[in-house]
Amino acid sequence: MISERQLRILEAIISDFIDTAQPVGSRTISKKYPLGVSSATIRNEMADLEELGYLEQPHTSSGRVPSDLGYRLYVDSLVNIHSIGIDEKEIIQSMLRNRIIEASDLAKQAAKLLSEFTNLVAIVTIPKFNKCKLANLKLIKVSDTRVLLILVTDTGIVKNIQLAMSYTDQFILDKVSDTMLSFLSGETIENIDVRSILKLKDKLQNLGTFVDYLIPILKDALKSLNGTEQYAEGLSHILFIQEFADSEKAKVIFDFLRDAKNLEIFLDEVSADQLSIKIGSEIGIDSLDACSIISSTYKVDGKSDGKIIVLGPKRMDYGNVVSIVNYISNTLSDVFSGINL
Amino acid sequence: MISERQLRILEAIISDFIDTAQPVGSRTISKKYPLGVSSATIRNEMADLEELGYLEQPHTSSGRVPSDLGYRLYVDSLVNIHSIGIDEKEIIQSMLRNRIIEASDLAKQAAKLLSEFTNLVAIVTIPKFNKCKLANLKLIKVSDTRVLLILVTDTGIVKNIQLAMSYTDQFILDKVSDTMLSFLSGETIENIDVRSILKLKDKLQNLGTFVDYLIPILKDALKSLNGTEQYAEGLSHILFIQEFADSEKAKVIFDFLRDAKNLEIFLDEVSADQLSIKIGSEIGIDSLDACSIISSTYKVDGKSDGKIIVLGPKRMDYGNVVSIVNYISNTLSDVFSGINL
DNA sequence: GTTAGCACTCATATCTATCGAGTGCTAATT
DNA sequence: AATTAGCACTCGATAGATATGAGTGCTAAC
Repeated sequence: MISERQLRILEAIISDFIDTAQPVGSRTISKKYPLGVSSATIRNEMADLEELGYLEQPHTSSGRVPSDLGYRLYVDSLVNIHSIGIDEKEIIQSMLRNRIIEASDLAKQAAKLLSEFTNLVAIVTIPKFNKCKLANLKLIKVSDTRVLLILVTDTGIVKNIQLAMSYTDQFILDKVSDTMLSFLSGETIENIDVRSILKLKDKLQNLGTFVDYLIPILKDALKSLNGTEQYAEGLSHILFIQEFADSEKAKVIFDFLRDAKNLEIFLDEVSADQLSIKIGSEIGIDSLDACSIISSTYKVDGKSDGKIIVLGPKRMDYGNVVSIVNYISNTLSDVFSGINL
Repeated sequence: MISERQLRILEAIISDFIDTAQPVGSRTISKKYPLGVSSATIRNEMADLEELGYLEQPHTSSGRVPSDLGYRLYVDSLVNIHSIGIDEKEIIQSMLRNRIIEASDLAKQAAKLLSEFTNLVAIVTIPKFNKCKLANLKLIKVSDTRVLLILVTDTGIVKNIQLAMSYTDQFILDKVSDTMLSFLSGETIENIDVRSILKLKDKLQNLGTFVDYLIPILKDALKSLNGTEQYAEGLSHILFIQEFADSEKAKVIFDFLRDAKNLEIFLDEVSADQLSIKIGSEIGIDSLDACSIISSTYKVDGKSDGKIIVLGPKRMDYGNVVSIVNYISNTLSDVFSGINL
């Protein structure tokens, strides 16, 4: 078992390492932190902490560096998660509320904020749109061959879908969209299946051929709502992180994040817990062994959910990042759920 | 004056340097390129080319490197601009046509294509929307406090603008937007000023108070169409360019490109010619001394214009990049002008 | 005008010596 | 029994010293 003193020494070592990025020695600790013991004592404790697996030594005769296990202990019991400042809160609120209504813009903006506040890489996904309830709907003629389908959820999120149609007349489109809205309003989008679209035909018997033409197109369009969209911001921050200054290391991470397929696996991997922290090897992806991930999920009306991920070096300010992730996650939940004050 | 042989030697040197990124020596040239003269002769010519300012020597006793002037000569008279392949053309066509209709998505997609085909950084701006003619218009209720104004140009470009309104009823919104469309259709968007909006009041006298309320909101919204939007893609390519492998150099460029203000100056700086190539110091921006810029403008119906920029190391495949920029620029012109086949 | 030959230059790579931060262990101290 | 002072030892980092070799400029011969 680990003693109280060992715990305090471990905390000091990790804090110092997070500050300096240098392996920390016993003398540094005894001088910088008021533990009331000499460097020799600390040296002995450090040897024990290494044996317990909390510390590592890059090579004999250098200082110690936290192991993944060490970080884990630090994160679980030592880090204190203060709430973020009032200023930050105000900026986040003003950037995410009352400005944006298109779901993808909202996710993008959230990712941008996350990456700016943490100076790390941020990824935000959009909750699957099809669990939301339909509140408004319009078909808009864009050209002779194209129509825009605009869906609005009861939570005030807008989604644009393009339809390719060779038969477009705004007057008819208005009629069709009004009718559709009249019996689809309030329905969740995933429930808008072919059967419910077929009702269109009953209601608009005088437009039979047009409706026949429209139905398969609508079917396709609704299918496209099933994909998960993800937005990454702040990739370039990787460059500015000491750990990855050697551009070879940065490349490995870039290459990983660039491949959307990787990202998808990665997003599934990231647990669905309210908030999760994964450190180095815990992520289970070789190219990210030098990284930590802080992720959270946000809910829309308690149902469908989107994901928020911050990726950075293991040596990050966990307390700060966690508080930012939490705050943005909650704000997104509110915004997507339509709670606007 | 420069001799024919010097020209051929210069061409060989620059080609080789573009391939290898290494200062090239006289022996390399005499062996790799069938010029029919010995290394000693080439050595003499190289000394002359250096005196003329076309080559530079990083240090005595290393090979030669092209100077900005050398690149300029190369670009002006040596590089051959082949057209891009049929496959590339097909991809570009399929990605830019019949899929996207929102102006910003289009620009984003174009920038993505550019950066993928060139492996360089690409920036695309949207032509000022306000020179286009209005073809369709809708006001859509999104929530109790928000309305979406959707504008469609005669060229099939869509623009969403959000309005904050505390008085929203879809029935009234429909009436207002129909009326607006009836007398604004065909008008260029910059001509839709307050005066023309005021006509609304005449036509919708029974909705007087609502129109009074709406007018200042619309005014603000239309003002927001004046800004130039720009989309950059492929920033991370900087990392993979040998010249900037030293991450300090990459940072300088990143920092420059990250600042939107810089980018604006930069976009103005970039000439309005059909196609322009600027090499190193010709750009006139210290942080980009090691870069070249290939830029082009595309027109919408011959009037308002957007910009396309590719930024990379001076040592780039000019012929290839120019052909890609040209092709995407022309395609964008067509798409924004509504020529869809 | 061209080329072979050679001395010279200088960035890069390799080796060596030194330095010093930090350790582990032992013996003295509390 | 726990703590600490002291000291020999380790090993990466840094600085010089030396070697390498690609490439040049110049001269003299062809």
